[in-house]
Amino acid sequence: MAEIDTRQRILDAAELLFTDYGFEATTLRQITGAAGANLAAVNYHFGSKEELIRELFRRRLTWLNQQRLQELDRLEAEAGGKPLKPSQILEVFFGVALKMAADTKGGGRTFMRLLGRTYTKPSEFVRGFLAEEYAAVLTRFKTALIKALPGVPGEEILWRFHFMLGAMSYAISGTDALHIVAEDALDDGDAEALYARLMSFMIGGLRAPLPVLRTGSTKRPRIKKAA
Amino acid sequence: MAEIDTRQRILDAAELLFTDYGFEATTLRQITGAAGANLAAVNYHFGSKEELIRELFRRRLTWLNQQRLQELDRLEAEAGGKPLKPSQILEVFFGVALKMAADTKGGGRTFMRLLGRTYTKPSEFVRGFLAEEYAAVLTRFKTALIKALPGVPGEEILWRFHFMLGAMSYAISGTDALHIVAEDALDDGDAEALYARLMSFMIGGLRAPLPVLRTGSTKRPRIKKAA
DNA sequence: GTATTATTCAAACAACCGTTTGAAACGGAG
DNA sequence: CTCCGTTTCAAACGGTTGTTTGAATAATAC
Repeated sequence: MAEIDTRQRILDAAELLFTDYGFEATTLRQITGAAGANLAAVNYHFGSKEELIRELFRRRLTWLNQQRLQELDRLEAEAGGKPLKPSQILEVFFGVALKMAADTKGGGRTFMRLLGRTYTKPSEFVRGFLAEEYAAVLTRFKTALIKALPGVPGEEILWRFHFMLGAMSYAISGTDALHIVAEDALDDGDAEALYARLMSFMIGGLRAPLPVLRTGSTKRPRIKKAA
Repeated sequence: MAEIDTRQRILDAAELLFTDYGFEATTLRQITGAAGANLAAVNYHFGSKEELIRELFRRRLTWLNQQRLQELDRLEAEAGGKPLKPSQILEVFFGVALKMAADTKGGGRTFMRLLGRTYTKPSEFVRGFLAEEYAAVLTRFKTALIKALPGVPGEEILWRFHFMLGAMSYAISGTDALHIVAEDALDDGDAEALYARLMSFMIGGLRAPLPVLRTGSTKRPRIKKAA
């Protein structure tokens, strides 16, 4: 190789720029410029801008989700068939993510901010392999949660899990919104405090009394129109 | 006017396209095409693409926040000095938003999805007037919440409010993430059920036991280095 | 009616986008 | 050293972007 790991430098630069300006607004000239590489380097090493984005997600996501599965495995092995505490499950799923988000040096923080933003608007071609990467992890954690909360309907658990994803996303990537809310009165640098705060909020939400939904029926409640 | 309200048709079309493809990826040719207007119409009526976006937010946000302030005024007047229940405050703030999000016909739903996505990545020039539009509302609701929860530190309330914004954002605009989580097992069409679910989750989170933060001190705990 | 203003339209503008090309520079193997 | 595959580089490609222009058309005032 002529330069030490041009690929890596491009990925790092792209990660930073994508988080700040988004996928479409960031140009290959910005990326290669920041990486100290030639414009053609992206197409040479990755083939296209789209595949650069894919590779960017892949290198972090696979590690993240493997870590989650591994810790859940260990936890379930220790419990030996008994259902886990809901807080344990959440601590694994969100703890791993927040630990990655706390890594300011290695770029983990940058990536998690990017990831949180991407959830809300997957650019069509991203959605596909994003669902693919998450499929295994999500089914595992869903079933674990349902098993841990025998009294709660599965539908309700999924909704609350979804809300938690939103809370985490804002906790990590929503610093802009945070500064609007708090006018710089809050310190978002302390990762451990953030973890403690988010976790107690989530568990509170998960264990909240079930909502009273409009009676009638749960599915297609209307009386069939006379023929 | 030659055509009835070209401005309005452009705003409506832009709202839809921006939510689907984002600000940068949506072109003026798409917008004017969908609106049945000439390409130059945007620059004629709004001056530039940026000002179109600004106007798009303005027309919905001012109404939304006025509504929130109005309902909070009424509530506080009824209470006559006594602190409100936290749930009442949340019901106003998020209830108004979800009511708007339930409006499928008038485009309210589209806008709220757009708004939720914009929070996480304000495009620099949007951040300014977004903070401006929200300043008055947020201080009012923050002080109301702090007053309603005398035992809880203000800092903690702000964090939880921030988490709630994330949960709401995902509840409204994160349908893509939802389908990844649930694989189409959930029905996100029932606005009233969503409101009930989200509200009980939030109140559970708000009332959760306070997190135990690392002892030492809250601000700059390090021992000063010897000189 | 004419005069005046507001709006629409087709066409063109310079600037920038992602991608391709072919030659130059580099690396290690024989 | 020569050879050969890998990587870098400057330059150009066709296509698309937001914006501007000046003439045509519609609406309003007098």
